[in-house]
Amino acid sequence: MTAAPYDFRAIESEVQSVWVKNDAFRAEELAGAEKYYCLCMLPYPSGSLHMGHVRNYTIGDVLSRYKRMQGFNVLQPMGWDAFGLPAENAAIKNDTAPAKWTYANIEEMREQLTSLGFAYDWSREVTTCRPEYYRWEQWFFTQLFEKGLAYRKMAVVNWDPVEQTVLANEQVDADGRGWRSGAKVERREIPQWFLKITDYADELLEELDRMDGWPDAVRTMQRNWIGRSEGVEFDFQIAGRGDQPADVTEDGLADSIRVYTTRPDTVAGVTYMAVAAEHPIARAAAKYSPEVAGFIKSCADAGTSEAALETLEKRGVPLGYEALNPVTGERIPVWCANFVLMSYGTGAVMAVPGHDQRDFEFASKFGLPIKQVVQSSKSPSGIEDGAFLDKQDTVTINSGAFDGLDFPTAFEKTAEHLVLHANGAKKVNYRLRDWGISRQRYWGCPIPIVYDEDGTPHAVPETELPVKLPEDVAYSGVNSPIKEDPGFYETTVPGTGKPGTRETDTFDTFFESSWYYARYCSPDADSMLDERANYWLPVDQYIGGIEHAVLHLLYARFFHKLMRDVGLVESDEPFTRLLTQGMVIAETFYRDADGKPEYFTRDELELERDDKGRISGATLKADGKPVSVGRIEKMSKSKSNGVDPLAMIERYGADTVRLFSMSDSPPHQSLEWKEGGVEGMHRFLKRLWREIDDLDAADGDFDPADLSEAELDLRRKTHETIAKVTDDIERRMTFNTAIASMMELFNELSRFKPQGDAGRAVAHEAASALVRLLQPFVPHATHALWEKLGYTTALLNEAWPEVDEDALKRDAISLVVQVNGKRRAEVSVASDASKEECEAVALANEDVQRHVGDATVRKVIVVPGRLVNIVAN
RNA sequence: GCCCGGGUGGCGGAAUUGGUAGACGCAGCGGACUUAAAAUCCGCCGACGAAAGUCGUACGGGUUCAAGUCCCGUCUCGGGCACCA
Repeated sequence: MTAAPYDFRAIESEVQSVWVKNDAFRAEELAGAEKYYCLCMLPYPSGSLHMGHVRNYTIGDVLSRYKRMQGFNVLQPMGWDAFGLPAENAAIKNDTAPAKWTYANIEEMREQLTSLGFAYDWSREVTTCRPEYYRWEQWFFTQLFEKGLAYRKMAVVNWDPVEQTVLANEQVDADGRGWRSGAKVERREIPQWFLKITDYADELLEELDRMDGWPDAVRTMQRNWIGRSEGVEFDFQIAGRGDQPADVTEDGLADSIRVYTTRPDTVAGVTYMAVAAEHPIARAAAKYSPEVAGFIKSCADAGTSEAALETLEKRGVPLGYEALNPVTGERIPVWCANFVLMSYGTGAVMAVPGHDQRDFEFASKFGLPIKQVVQSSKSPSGIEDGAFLDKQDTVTINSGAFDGLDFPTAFEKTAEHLVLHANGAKKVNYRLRDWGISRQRYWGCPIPIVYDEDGTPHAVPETELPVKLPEDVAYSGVNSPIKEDPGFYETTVPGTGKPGTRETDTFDTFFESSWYYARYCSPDADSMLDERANYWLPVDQYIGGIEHAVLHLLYARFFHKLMRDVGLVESDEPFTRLLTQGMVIAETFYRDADGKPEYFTRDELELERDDKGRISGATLKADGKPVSVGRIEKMSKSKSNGVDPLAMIERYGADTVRLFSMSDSPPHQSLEWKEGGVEGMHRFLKRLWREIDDLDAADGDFDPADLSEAELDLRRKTHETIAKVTDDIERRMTFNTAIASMMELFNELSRFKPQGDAGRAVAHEAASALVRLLQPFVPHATHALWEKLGYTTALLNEAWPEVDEDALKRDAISLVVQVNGKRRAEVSVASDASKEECEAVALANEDVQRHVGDATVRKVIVVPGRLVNIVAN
């Protein structure tokens, strides 16, 4: 008998056409059925699917198909995060309009997703660059504007002085130079739109405690990002410039500098102050001092990213002003420093070099005094080697009236003093800043605002929405085409008919991705959302990259609360469970070319391996000369280490690609793409195909009491596997271990030689369970195998297999026996043996006796079902 | 710089609540089949040791009858840091 070979191409295309014919994945709002909304982060349509997408979407598809077999009414939609910078870059490079490029990419990528067999309801597809989609976020923005939750203020951007344009952080290289011009970027302030996410800071923070379906790491990151702190805001009086009294009127200044601190207990240790370059007092000082003026100017040459600012060499200059320490009354110098930012807090900080490491380093560098005011109450020590940061078991010193106090008392007493004598107030602060949503780019959703002649903003009324982004554009340079198009920006002020100017900035693309999950519920609604949103929401399972742990996932949570507060949704949170998957990585190969690495793809190389099979070297096929073996890194075009999913599907089939992407690592860890591993999974599917074809199995009844030892063993393995795979998918989401245990069952099934009707029935039970367990991972091949097993139903609608508890029972179990914690023997005991019986059997074992020898048994620990540890000396 | 995560055989990883370290797969080695190769099948596979056994989860300490798992410190790799998405 020759089995039909595993022809994955024919199988996959046939099974996919059955799904299309039956419209198998359309989701409807069914009363009575429990809903399950499974969502993967939507892709940016870059042109082709990469392995990161394959991994992400396979996870979602496995969960969707699993839940469907569990009887849930499943929604799994897909769409396109279609606005963004890459389309503009491609447009400038290739001289095509971003819209055309984007729509072509979407067509291509939709086809690629289909070829992987993902169970999407394409009737709900959302494309964020379509006016049908973005008109609703424009409408929503106008609602926020009316409520005062959207407002305009000055904010810092990267300015390229050569290109005369704003740059994204990504477009600024490590040296602070613009990527196209190579010119040093400058910080510049322009007016921009913001959403008041800080109004929701407390709710966003508190809710995190209850979100137990989210990974702890993500919740911790969000907590730290929001950064709630309790402290005191108060004033330092300006004493004057050097010996001179403050001439407040001449300098046009307030007579004080306001600061915020979480450590009022250390105010006595404040030995200087530092203000931002943009602070009014710094500007005033610049009038007297060319040095200060020069310093302020130099502070503008820096990027705007936090990493860039924090790693900057700490520089500063004294302003000549002095301030009065409100606790000690001492005169302390006021400096201007490049690490203080006007946009954070009050734009000024009090410096406590004794108890803050950054202040300590700055003071050491510039010879400023360092004063200790807190010390350990257990082992007091000095601060010669660095700041003393502890707050527990401490006592205040050198603090006059506030000496001898622990942290909470010192905090309270000093705070009281500051409230009374320094215009102080206790204050809760957040690290979280309001969300800046303006982008000076073309390929985004236009902000629906018109400015009148005074520059006052007016929201575009609902009847005039959407404000359409012109799609047929040409670039004259790098600047946004709508900023140079009077046909776009010349308009009239709503309601007045007077001439007005349209806003030419567009929304941050996180704006679109903050509510798309809700639009999938009612994609054709003639309003932002309709009642269907409350049927499906919240999303039961959200899946995407860990890189979105803070920004996207926080903005989406914020947006959901905004939508709730205008009555669009009822739930408080958008995503009940979250799975953050790791990156897909691969080896890199490079040569040094003028100090910069030049990367090569694997196909261009001949690899050498050592006797253990490790890659020991590589040569370029083209010239036969060696190439360096680099690190294993995230797949990317720039490192030439990407593996094309389509090529893999062509060679091995979608089922193999899906199976490998789930088998080799747990989903939250990075996955190394290895062709050998892919071949292993392909081999497994071929064996499975052949084995089930050859299997001497038949559906039928058997009496468990009459089964042989081998038959009982296979049944136990079958049901243990059902239990394990179910738990691995449902609770642990460790798909790699689920696959490993299915392979174990398969190995046992292929060793099993059925004898008689009962044997054939037990084999059939195992095969039937295995095919159903595999369906979420390998939906095409299992669809066909299900028919081979004699069923006429569609596998994807079958019920998930259930565990037969009776099949799991066993008579005897083995116990490991340790002597003083070292494994010495293994003994067999009845599965219901008591602790005493286990102990007796263990002590009677001769290997155990030999190791105990003459020693006295002090203690015996019995861990039921696992081991016995005998402590003897 | 700050926040978060990781580090286990030749490799990816398993060990779920502190209880047998190395499941499953890859690579490698040996064998069967074959004119031969591929494919397939069977076996071996952490280190040292003749064996008994000893050692072994990045490194240094600690807690415990028992530590890959918990605690303290260090090194190192990765993710994020607000205009990449």
